[in-house]
Amino acid sequence: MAYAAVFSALADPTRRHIFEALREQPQTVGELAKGQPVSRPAVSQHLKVLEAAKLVSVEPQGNRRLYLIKRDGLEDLRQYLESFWSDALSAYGTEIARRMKGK
Amino acid sequence: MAYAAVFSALADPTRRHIFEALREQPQTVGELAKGQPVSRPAVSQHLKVLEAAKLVSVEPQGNRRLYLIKRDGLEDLRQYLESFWSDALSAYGTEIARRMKGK
DNA sequence: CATCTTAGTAAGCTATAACTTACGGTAAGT
DNA sequence: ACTTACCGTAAGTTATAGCTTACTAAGATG
Repeated sequence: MAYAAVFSALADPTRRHIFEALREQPQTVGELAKGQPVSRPAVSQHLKVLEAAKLVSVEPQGNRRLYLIKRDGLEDLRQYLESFWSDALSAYGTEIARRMKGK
Repeated sequence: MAYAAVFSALADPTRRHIFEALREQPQTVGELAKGQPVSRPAVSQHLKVLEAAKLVSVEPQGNRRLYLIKRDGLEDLRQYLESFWSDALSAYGTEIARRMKGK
């Protein structure tokens, strides 16, 4: 059920922006905040959520904290997606639909 | 940006349950409501969101409305995921991280 | 060692997502 | 035709997600 955290983490636009910014390169909290229309504490809180969803990780460097993308969360999501992706599933669904319509 | 709607649609647990219930077989609103701990109108509202995210579609049948899974939304999500999935991206990220650590 | 930077946490505010009950409207059954 | 079944929409309530400012702490810098 790890994908649940990923869904709600990436459901927020600001959080997606932060996540996508980290895609370019690892960044500190301050750097990330400059690229977003919200305050630095807000970014901190968002990063906490992203971290819990295993979408980012931190590397403390003295004073600063460098955040970088982590793929674990995406992998959880991909696995969930995959389970919906069999042709058999789709075929079964439409078949039932056809029968219920009485055709 | 269609994936945005998919993220927020599937971020809600009840909505995921409904979606996963439809995975088994197409169902009417009433049938879906019986399987969920919320009222029937609530299910209706959830279905509206799922439909907007292109995750389900409807087939009206006289009195009732048969909902069934639609893959378009999942496809949008899969495409978004894929863009994060290149090895080059990951490699670049860790490289920068290493340099910033001064190693 | 004083202060300036960096960032997490606390507390409080506000918009809204998710729910409820009530209602209206269309199709089916008698 | 009348009643029953099915479902969407409206209106109103409530919990909470996301934001802010203020505070605290720890490392850099002079």
